Amino acid sequence: MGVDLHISTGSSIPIYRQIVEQVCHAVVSGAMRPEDQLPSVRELAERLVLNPNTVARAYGQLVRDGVAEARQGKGVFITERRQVYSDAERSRRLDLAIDNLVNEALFLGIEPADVRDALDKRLRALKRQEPRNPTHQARRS
Amino acid sequence: MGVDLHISTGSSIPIYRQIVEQVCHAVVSGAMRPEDQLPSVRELAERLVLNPNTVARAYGQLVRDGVAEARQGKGVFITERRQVYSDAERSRRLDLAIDNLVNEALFLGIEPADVRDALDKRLRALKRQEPRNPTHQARRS
Amino acid sequence: MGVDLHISTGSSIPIYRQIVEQVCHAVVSGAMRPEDQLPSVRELAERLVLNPNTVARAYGQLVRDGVAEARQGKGVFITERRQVYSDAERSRRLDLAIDNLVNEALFLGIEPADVRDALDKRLRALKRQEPRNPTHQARRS
Amino acid sequence: MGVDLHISTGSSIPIYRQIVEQVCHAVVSGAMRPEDQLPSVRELAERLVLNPNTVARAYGQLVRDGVAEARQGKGVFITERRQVYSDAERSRRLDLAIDNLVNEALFLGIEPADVRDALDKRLRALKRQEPRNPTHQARRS
DNA sequence: GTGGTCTAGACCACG
DNA sequence: GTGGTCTAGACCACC
Repeated sequence: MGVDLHISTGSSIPIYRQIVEQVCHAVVSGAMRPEDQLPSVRELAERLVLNPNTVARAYGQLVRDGVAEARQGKGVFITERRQVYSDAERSRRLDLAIDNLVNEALFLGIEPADVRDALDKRLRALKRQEPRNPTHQARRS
Repeated sequence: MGVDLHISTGSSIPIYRQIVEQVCHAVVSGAMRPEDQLPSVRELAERLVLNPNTVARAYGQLVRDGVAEARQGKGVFITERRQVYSDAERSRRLDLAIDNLVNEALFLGIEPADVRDALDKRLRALKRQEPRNPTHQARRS
Repeated sequence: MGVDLHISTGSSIPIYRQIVEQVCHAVVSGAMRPEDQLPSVRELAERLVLNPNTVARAYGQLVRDGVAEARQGKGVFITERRQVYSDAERSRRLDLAIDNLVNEALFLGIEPADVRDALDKRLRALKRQEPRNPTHQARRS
Repeated sequence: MGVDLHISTGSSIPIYRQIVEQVCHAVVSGAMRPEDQLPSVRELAERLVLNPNTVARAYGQLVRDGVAEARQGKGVFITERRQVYSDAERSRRLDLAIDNLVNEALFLGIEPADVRDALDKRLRALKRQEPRNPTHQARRS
């Protein structure tokens, strides 16, 4: 059954992006590893009660982002992690993500210092929980 | 010169939200205060080279959010400050936004320290442009 | 009317890729320049007798590749050229393209030396025809 | 060891085409000659860990292309060498393939010299693995 | 008017 | 069985 993906219809985030983000997150956190197979387009579509096209779109995005690769007639598989984007592009995307955060904070009327503290706390939590790869070695099916 | 709004076309954030957020920010930071008048829809549209509909929609949202109120025939005015969201809600939404940022950074393979630096830089840029101390002044009428 | 895109149904290359490649080519050759607007999804779909979704897919790809950007309610525009992919990724993609060429040549029974000569000829033709940017300056609408 | 076919899963080229191309290549280079017998479908499928259907499809294509012929109950054999495509057709197809490569390189912003180098490197790799001089020998039966 | 998302269902290529 | 492409047509957000 791999990883339990779930989507929330009614969110403002498009369904296909929810799938992409959950898979990315699973990969980054080590819950999914290279060579792991994603559920087939049809199966996931059925499980999540979605149109197969929507799932296919998500998978296509993952392939373009270098997170997964499609093997004709076999399925879609997680790939070895690799840096697809240039430094400039990565920094551009980081800036976009930061803009989103800052805008949300401004909108909520949260003080800059509080935003920074919240981020620091989150990053520190990350470091503690994530020696990552080696510890997950046991999780091979 | 009043509020000094600026929008960036080409951002993923809709223009009308940019306006909403900047007004909210101005209110939170004290750059705009209760009873201050917002520029007229027509004037702001002209100044920012926008479709008046876009400005109108932003003002509508501000009114719905309780940040401003429309006075027929007079204009739109900032209302008494009040918390639109509960503290719990604000903190929840901030955490969500932070999760998004952190996930994107992890996906891009960017170091936590670099994320913090980028945010700090962005927040410092904010501070520099904001402290237009309570010497507020409605722009024209 | 911008650039005259045309597709050939019945080719083994998917229609959406044909569009992508033609726009890329137009950009690289200077026939389209930053800020130029692409035909609207609906218009191009009608002109090429395609489903709008197919055109949208092509445009989406261009946006993801950093060749164009979508402005809500305005249209899709060519962006300033920028390096989206990392060196490793670019070399990976070049290798894929070279594999395709070599495989076709093997299939056709063409000698390696002849492949190299044909490529050299093509590259030399490029250099001659393409001082590129400055000479196109006049072509602003 | 006969033909020494190898396939690379994960390539964008379908497996069955890889087989077709490698056999064509072997014929062109003299590694296989008229009357040589190809490995049986079952054997090759087993050796390459493929679905027998895939091998059968490749052999079918070779027969359709006139490169090989099936002899009922005996096996599949290389036929007398003959040009499947006219010179003009071959040159046209080569030019198309070269255009694809050059377009991709331009899009990626790769220097012509680097394209040539990459191709040279690839062709040299080919030559090294090919010259299994006319000491041909059908593998088993 | 613009693009973005989603559904429904068809057909093809590949294994 | 798998994924890939395309069509048709709906609904939404934004300008």
